[in-house]
This record gives sequence, C-alpha cells and structure tokens, in this order.
Amino acid sequence: MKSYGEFCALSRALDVVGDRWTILVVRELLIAPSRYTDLHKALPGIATNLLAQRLRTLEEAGVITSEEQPAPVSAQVYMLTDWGRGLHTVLVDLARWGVPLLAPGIGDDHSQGRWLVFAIMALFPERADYPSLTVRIIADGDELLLTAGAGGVQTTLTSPGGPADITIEGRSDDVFRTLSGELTDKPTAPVSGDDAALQRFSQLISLAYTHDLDVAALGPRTLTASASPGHTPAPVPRQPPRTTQRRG
Amino acid sequence: MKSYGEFCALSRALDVVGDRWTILVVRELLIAPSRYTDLHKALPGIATNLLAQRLRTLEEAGVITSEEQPAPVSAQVYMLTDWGRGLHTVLVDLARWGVPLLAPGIGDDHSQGRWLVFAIMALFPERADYPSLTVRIIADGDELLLTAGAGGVQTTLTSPGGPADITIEGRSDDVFRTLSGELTDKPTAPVSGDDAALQRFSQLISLAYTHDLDVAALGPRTLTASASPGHTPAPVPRQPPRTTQRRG
DNA sequence: CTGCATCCGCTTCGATACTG
DNA sequence: CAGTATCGAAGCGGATGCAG
Repeated sequence: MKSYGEFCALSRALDVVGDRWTILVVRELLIAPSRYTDLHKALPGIATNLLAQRLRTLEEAGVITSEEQPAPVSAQVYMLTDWGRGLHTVLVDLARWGVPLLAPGIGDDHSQGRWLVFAIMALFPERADYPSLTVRIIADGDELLLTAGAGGVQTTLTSPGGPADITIEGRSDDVFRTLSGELTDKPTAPVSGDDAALQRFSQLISLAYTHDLDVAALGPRTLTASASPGHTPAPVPRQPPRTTQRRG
Repeated sequence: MKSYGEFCALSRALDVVGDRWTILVVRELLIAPSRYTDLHKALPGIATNLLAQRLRTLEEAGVITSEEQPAPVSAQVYMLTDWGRGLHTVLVDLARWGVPLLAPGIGDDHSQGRWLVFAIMALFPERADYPSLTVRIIADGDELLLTAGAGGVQTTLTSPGGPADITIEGRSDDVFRTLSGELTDKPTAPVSGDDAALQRFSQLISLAYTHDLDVAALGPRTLTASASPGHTPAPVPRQPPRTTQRRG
C-alpha cells in the first residue's frame, strides 16, 4: 500500500496493517500460528500471490515471524511477534464494534467456527466476575473451548473431544445468538450439560455485552451538539441501517 | 470495497471501515465535525471523488450523518453517529499500537497538530490519576488544549489564545517527543509555564505509556511456545524494524 | 466558494495456471 | 506444500470541469 505520508500514529499504523486482507491475516495468527496453506484455507477468497505478499510485508515490518519447523513436521510456520500480538486489543475492539453487523446472520457468507473467538471476546470484556465454567463449542468445522472464571473469559481453538461443563453445537450464527443472550422461547443452538452447569451458563450469557451501554463512551465533540434544536441522543442501534449490498 | 463475505464481527466491521482513507475520515470526524472542504484539506492526497464516495458509503452504513447547516454558514456538516463514535476506542488503540512508528520523526511526511490528539490519547490511557493541569499545544498550524486531571487526559482542538497552565509550541515531532517523556538534556520543544505548573507537567509526562509494559497483554497462543528451544520472550521493540520504504 | 462528477494513466486485486 | 507468473478487472491518484 502506498503510505499515507502523515506524521500520525494512526495513519502510520495503517501504513503497516491497513491493506486489504492484512488484518484478517493477523486475526488468523492471533487465533493460532499457522502454515501458509492453513492461512490460505482460513481466508476464503484471498489470492495466493496476495497472501504471499502480505506475509512478506508483515514480516519486513516486524509484525510476524516465520520459523522453519525442523524435524517431524518440516514446514514453515508463521506467527506474530510480540509487537504484532499487541494488535489483539485493536482487533477485539473492532470486532466488538462490528458485533451488530452479525445480526443478519450468515446468509451466503463463509463461516468458520474459529471466527467466533473474536465475537466471544467482544461479548465478554476483560475484567468482570464471570461464573466458573468451561464451554465446548462445536460450530462450522471448528471446535473451541471457552473458559470463564474470575479472571475473565478466554477462548481457544482446540483439538476435538476434550471435557467441558457445557457443550454447544450448531451453526455459528445460532451459537452466537445463544451466547449473546438471545434465548427466546427455543434456544437456537442445542445446549447440553447438567443442571448446575446450565444455571452458571445462563448466568454467564446474562453478562454478555449488549451494546446499549456504550453510549456513554463518546469521543470528543468539539462543535456544540445543540446545532440541531431539541436533540435527544439516540441509543446505539442494535442493527445499523443496511442499505449497502453485501457480497459484491 | 468488496465484502469479505465472512460471518465474522471483525471482517464485517472491515467491510464498513476497511477501505483506504475510511479510517482517516473517521479520525477527522472524531476530532471535530467537518465540512467537505475541511476534510479535503485535512486529508492530504485524497482524491476528491474518493472522499465523496467514502462519505456516501459511511452515511449509508450508518457511521456518519450529514446535516445541512441553515442560516449563517450555509454548509453541509458531516459528523459521526453514536455508532460511529464507538470507533473512538478502536482508533485510539490502533494509534497506541502505532506509536513506535512515530520514532523516526516527521521526515517528508505531512504534519498537522490536530493529529497529536490521537498520539496523546495513546500516551495517556483512560483511568489513572494524572496531576491537574491544562496544557496548550501549538503545533503545525493547529492549537490543542490538553486537560489532565483525576478523570484522565482529554485533548480537544480549540480556537487559539485561551489560557492554560503550560504552553508548548513547536513541530509535532518535537512536541510529541516532549510529551512522551523524552526530556534528555535539552527539551526538544519549548515548554513555558510557572514553576509549580512545570513540576506537575513533569509529573504528567512521567506517566506516559512507555510500551515496555505491554508484553503481558498477549493474545492466545495455541501452539506451545516451546517449539523453539530456549525461547526467551523478546521485549516490545521501541522502534520496529523498518526495511520497507515510506512514501511510495 | 463549496461540493462534488468525469476522465485518464497507473497500481492493485482476483482468478487461474504453473513450478521447485 | 509453498509459493511465483500472468493477465483482465477493479480501484486509486491527480487534474480538470462545473453547477449551486
């Protein structure tokens, strides 16, 4: 990408990670260190030359590293540097901002269970007292382990079959709706576990970030808001207006 | 931008704000509501048709609004919606991640004093007990007022000439170096104020976020880090390797 | 003067094919 | 498996024009 050529921390950050696909490459490496082919499979639609160029640029910039895996696997593995791992907060915040965009559901989009880790991190902010609970999530070809507790909620991509208090299995959008507390009459994704665990689970999802509390956290508003008389601050829309077309 | 076509909060957010220039438009509107011409001046290098298209897309997506300013000014003013203002956190976090990229200084880049507000927000995280102090910053054609106190640090673009405890005037990079605590032998930007204020100022900049504490905040690392034997976690580099060229 | 639209050379992207 | 090479299509950057 052509540099913006600005002395600004934000635009210089965008010079590094502002290209198309770049943030998504970082997302995959935040979920797990990956080989080239893993990344290619995890990023449906990326051209192979683009992936190669992004990886090269990110490595030159010091965001990622590649390691030749020696004996048994014999493959090159890409992973984030410490600096690159600092993007974790940024991606989670951006995902949190984008959570309302999940409301329309999957539609024709691609879906991989692993992508839920960001939605989940967005849903359950860092420090809060969550009930102690492990949840196994099986969705769209991936298996995740959510670990809630006093320290917060962590979610990792895991190998299948481990033990957990609760198991949820279903399509990503159903799982997400369940986790975000949209337990209407019928739970959209089947949840299994014993009664005590189910109760703690119910407690957990009642703590999900609802996006209606966010109005207080507003940025600087230099011009007076009284430009329009009788202005009443509107609540954050759960679902922003969708006039643009998706999947062009 | 073509949609990524993924059921993922992050990539759907990028579908909205992932285009080139888009985040920078949001940056300007976070600093202050602006007219078309203001934005065009504040974004050196953007093509006029691109700015128009970005504004249209952002408005359709519900990120910004435009208001016809009626009587005296007779101009259209663009501003963020509440949802759009929710990007504040994201941009500050990204700016914080990009702060090390400011180390090389301005060079041939454009510079506007207003852009310092993000560097400053990145430097002084939200809740901490800062000394009570106001600082007037005059840099690269803009004037800012920094207000520190128990509630945190806020910085706003202001009209020239107001009162403050401290005044800093200089090029953006010198001002930034001063604020980030790089007070070597000679302060790079002239700082004026009475002794008591100067002492509180010295206190303030000693609290600036140094990027060396950030190593603890790491993302999920699914593969064992012991893949490379004798791995010692490297500290976050103050200045990431710069092999890529700027200002293509 | 503000707020764009149009045109054009150039770069980047997307898709497929091909190679060590 | 891990990329490079190629080529049409789309997007960007810069200049210019023009209506309210």
